Amino acid sequence: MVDKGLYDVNLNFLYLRPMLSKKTKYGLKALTYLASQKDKAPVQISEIAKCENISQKFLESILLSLRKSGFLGSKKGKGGGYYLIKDPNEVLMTDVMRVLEGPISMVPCVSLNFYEKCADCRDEATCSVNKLMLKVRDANLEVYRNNTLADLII
Amino acid sequence: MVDKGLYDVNLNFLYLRPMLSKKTKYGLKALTYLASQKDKAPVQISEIAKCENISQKFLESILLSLRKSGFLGSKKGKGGGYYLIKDPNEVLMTDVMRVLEGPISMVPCVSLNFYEKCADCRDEATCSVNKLMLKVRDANLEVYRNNTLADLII
DNA sequence: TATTATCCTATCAATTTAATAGAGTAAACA
DNA sequence: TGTTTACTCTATTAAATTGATAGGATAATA
Repeated sequence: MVDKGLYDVNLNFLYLRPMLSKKTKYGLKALTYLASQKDKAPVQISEIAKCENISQKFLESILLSLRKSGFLGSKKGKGGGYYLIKDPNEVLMTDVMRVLEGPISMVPCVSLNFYEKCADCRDEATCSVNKLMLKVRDANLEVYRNNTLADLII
Repeated sequence: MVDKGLYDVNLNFLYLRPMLSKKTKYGLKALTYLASQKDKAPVQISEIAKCENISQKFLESILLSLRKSGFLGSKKGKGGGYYLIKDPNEVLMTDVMRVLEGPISMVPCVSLNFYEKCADCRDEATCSVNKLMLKVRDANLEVYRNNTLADLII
């Protein structure tokens, strides 16, 4: 059953605000593409870009950052490309999301890895936003911790 | 136990990207402030702004949108202000978040209320992003459905 | 040595956010 | 009736971010 919104208004966006960045979206697709390969042979950026409908130049920078953060290996020259370093079963979504999208928490004051006090908040202990976002963080963490790259295939 | 990030990099942000907008943050604080009042007498924007450390002009526009979406009532002139229309127990976070922050889903292709096909996706059924974001949506929905404004107080 | 494909830096337009300014409107009250 | 109060509305703004593109440097292969 659909939980229909009670109020109209908010005509100002019709999904003008996709909260997941294209960077993350493309990164996830690329990782999945590599995880779906039969062997571990390097795959060229151009192949991934074409098959997944991604701007090649943009994808270049994303794969580069995935390599620098330890998810991918690369090989230059002919026959080169990118390949997964670990088994898809061992690639946790928590780690992938933190590298691609950034902190999992929606506010710094509930972040495990990137904690910061909110500059404008008087008291964290009685802050309603803190209270709600803590629950949201835990719910998201639960999902990301229980999903690996292997779970995204097919 | 803290789930420490395995990889460094991503030096480029130290929470430069708080995913929760200030609009939502301020809106939640204002709603909580009103819900904490003893009686249902109107509270002035200026009082909320001062007590919650919020830019008054910005708060004006937020409260206005909360009124237009049916959460608040208002009264002009002396002794005027904003007041909650419903009992805090009946104000679901799903509804509040949709008005303040927008769709709960991180991608349009998994949105209940704002569904849209992703322009760049070939096949939703086999899309890894769709698969993951569906789980994330459900987890978030679970939190927002099980929390009312009353749950945010103290 | 020529070719291939990753690596790196720089730039760009478009969008969004958060904040501010200022005038308009309606209610209360003396 | 007229003044004060406080919400209502429109417009503008700076700053930041996103997504995309260009061009050349580097390294590996044949």
